[in-house]
Amino acid sequence: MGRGKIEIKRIENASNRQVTFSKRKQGILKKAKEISVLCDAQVSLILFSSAGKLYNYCSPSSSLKDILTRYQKSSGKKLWDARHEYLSTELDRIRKENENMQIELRHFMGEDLSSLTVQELRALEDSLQIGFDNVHVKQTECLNNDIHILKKNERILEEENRQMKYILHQQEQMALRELRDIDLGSNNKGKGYPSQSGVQPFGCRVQPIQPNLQHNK
Amino acid sequence: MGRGKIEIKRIENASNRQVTFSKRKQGILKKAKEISVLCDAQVSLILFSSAGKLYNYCSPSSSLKDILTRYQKSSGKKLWDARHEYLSTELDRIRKENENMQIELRHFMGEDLSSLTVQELRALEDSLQIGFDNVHVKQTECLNNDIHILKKNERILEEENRQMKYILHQQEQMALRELRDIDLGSNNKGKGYPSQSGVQPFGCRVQPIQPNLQHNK
DNA sequence: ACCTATTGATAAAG
DNA sequence: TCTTTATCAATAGGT
Repeated sequence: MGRGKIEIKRIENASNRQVTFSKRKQGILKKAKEISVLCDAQVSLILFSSAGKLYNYCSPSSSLKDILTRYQKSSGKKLWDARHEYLSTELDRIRKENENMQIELRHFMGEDLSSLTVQELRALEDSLQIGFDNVHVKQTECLNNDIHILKKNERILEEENRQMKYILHQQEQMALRELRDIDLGSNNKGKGYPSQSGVQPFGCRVQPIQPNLQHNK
Repeated sequence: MGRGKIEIKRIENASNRQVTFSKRKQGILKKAKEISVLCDAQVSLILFSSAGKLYNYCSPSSSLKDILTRYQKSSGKKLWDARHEYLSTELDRIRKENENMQIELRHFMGEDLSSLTVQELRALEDSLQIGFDNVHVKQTECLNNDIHILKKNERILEEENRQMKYILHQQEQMALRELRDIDLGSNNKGKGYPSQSGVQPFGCRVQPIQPNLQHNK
């Protein structure tokens, strides 16, 4: 239908091909609409031009998804179900695995043991024994470490204590001497003591916080 | 195109509608083929007649699935990806759950304990203790049951033994008497013993298999 | 995009 | 459903 018939084979001239696509695309879209309206048919038409541009038509009051769902049911062919199947299978597999692990966990907690044979019970008992022992060893390790830290802190605090006692003793001595001097005569004021080489009453040399103390987590 | 043009609206006469569908279906399928060949286009056409019958065309060297995948990419619309996403998410969630349970199981077996705090170790130890105790109780129960069955079987076998001894003793006595009679005179044959009230040599009264024996699983 | 000669599609009837 | 045929629609090639 045109100025001479054409052979139905790929149009080599790209420009002509594009023009023909454009015309026929319009035509086929119109036909799709017409058949869907005239004949009350569900229609889906998807076109990709050789340039990769997308055109599509879908009969009114139905989505492409609906049509494709219907297509799958009607043809028995799988479009997206194939991909879904893998995921579904995998999901089922892992769910089952999950369930088994839950049962195993319950067994480890000493629940639901009725289904086990004597052999299985014995194996479970052994496993629990080993687990308990391992945990206990680890636990002991941790506690030993804690004790080690506590002892170290104790030593540090003791040393600190000793220093503070010494300082307090010195301050006490100083205070006594001062009192005695005041009692001897209150007239020799103005001649103060030479600075007591770093020992000040309630001075700042003893840090209130010991930064060397360790703490366990 | 026909003996008079028609309005593009639903054909009310069902028979006419069916005929028109048939003709136009042929036409549109031809058009779809032509445009795909002439213009090197990817085409998918799906038709459902009002009677629900499916017809479809898909351009050569590509499947409907391919075209739909391309459609999704090109249009950004989701056909199956929505469900796909749900399954993927669910799969991820369950995989994570799985992993956690595996870690928990390893903890119960006393492995990979380094990541645990002292508190967690203590809780785990308690849990293992409880589990162990429960399993042990169950185990003991089973063993007691086994012992019970064994004792019962023992009693049955002892009883059986007693019976057999008695029978053997009787048979021995009988054989001795017979020997004595033969020694006294071998002429009084023909006058046999009156039937020995059910005690026959190697008779069938002692059942070889004791059906009352029980066996543990 | 538009034009138009020509082919193609199809409505109605058999 | 298939064929026929008159008629309308689509479109190839040119502008």
